[in-house]
Amino acid sequence: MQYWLMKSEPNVYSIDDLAQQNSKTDHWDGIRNYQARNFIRDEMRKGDLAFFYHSNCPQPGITGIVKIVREAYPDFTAFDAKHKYYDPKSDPQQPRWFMVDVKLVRKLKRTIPLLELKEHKKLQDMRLLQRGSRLSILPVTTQQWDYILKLETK
DNA sequence: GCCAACGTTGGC
DNA sequence: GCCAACGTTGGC
Repeated sequence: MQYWLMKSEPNVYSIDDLAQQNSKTDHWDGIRNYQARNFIRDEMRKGDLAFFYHSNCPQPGITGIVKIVREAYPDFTAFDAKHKYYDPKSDPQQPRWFMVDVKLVRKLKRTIPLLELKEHKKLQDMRLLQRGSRLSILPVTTQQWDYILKLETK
């Protein structure tokens, strides 16, 4: 069992978009970075939990919790020439990109802002807070996970 | 909109 | 395999 953080731009796909899906479940498409792909393909397992993070928006931060309900399978948006995530180099016979399915567990009672996370010394080693960290899929340690959840009701 | 920090591409 | 040029991410 591993914890993760998954970034999404709310103007593209927000936590409320996920909440409106059937069974609050959807596929997580559009990962086009090898490190992030390797995480979801090789390490993410069914039952893992992840923070849903809003990026590139007025208040970046952690907004909810999702559960991995289907392990990695080929990202079909890469095969669709009309799709914005189309990648001609990904072949259905040998897919380059993968996706998982996530289910919304719950929204947090409040969004925990990036700015607030930065204030906590206990969190200074988080991958998210490292300088220049642009990965859209990041591992979170158990200690960090528990610590952040305690901030929710502070 | 700016721009720093990355990642990727492709010529050589 | 190097590395300059280019594209992207994402906070601010």
